[in-house]
Amino acid sequence: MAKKSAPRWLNPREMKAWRSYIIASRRLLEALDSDLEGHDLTMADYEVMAQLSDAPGRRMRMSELAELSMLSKSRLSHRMKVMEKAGWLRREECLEDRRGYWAVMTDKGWKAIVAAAPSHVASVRTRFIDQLSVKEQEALAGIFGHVTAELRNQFKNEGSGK
Amino acid sequence: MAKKSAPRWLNPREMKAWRSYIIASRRLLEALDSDLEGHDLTMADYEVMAQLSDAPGRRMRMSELAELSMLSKSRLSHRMKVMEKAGWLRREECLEDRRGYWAVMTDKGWKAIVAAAPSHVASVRTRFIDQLSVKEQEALAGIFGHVTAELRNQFKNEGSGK
DNA sequence: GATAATTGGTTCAACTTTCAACTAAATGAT
DNA sequence: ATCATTTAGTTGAAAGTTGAACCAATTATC
Repeated sequence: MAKKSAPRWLNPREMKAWRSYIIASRRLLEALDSDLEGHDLTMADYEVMAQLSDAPGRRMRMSELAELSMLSKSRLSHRMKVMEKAGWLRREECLEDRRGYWAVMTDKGWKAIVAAAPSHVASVRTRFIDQLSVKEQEALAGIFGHVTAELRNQFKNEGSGK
Repeated sequence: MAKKSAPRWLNPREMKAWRSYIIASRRLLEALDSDLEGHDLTMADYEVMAQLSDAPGRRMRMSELAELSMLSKSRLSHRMKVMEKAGWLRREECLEDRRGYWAVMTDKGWKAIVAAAPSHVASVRTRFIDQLSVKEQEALAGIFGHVTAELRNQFKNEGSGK
């Protein structure tokens, strides 16, 4: 990552793209989070709940849940504790692999996510998606799909070489 | 924000736009942050330093700095304490308004940001900007400029009417 | 000019996140 | 079988963040 050559600063167009992106993103995430407050959820917790509610039997192994929600194992573990206390989830020993646990959504948790989802989707729409034309939605998916792929690729190469 | 009508779920195109955007964004920010580790900076601290280094005399009032870096006053106050301890910044009483303080960048801080900037810009490029065509950069700026404007607008209206 | 309201900024306590250390089970190699 | 490695997940302490309460100075109001 360290470069010796003269730094190529961002030109005005690039700078504008970059700045509008981060500024809007921070504001947007902030707004979405605050829209969720009424349901006692953060975006991160919502993501965990949403992933789990999609899983067969509304249960998933901790590791997989962490992976899909893009949380570290440690962080998920801590969040689980609080969501468990709230009665939304419960942990169950895994018989096939006795090191492991299942994260299981409770009835109460299901009700909570079902109650939160419509308003969350509405806020994603009004704050973001509905602001975009179909073309823009497609452009966005293209851009960020590509960015993710490239990040994965870069990460792979950084791991070994250099 | 609470909706009574049947929720309009995201259709596949919308969902793809939304998901690729948040997933890529998380990964991207994560990568950029980790690229900065070598310089003992987070993106947030970098932003503070960058704003300050752009200000006339490399000094700025705390409130303005908080505003521009999109941090709460409280958070900036805490970060200042650690950056001050690192010797990058210093606080100076404000004579014109004796409640206030100036955040002033030290020489050491200037050196630190000058050292960090090229590698940060390089990583913004390779991880993001250079992945985009000119058209895409323009599309991005358009989209997110619009999103910010609309957020501001929504926020204004939410403030008063229900 | 007294006092009420606002503004600039910090602090404390609660909460969240990170990171490294750890336990225990599973897998693999000899 | 034995020992080393890896994998699943938790824990505890340190660091970071939030939000409300706070102090002091400034501005506005009467």
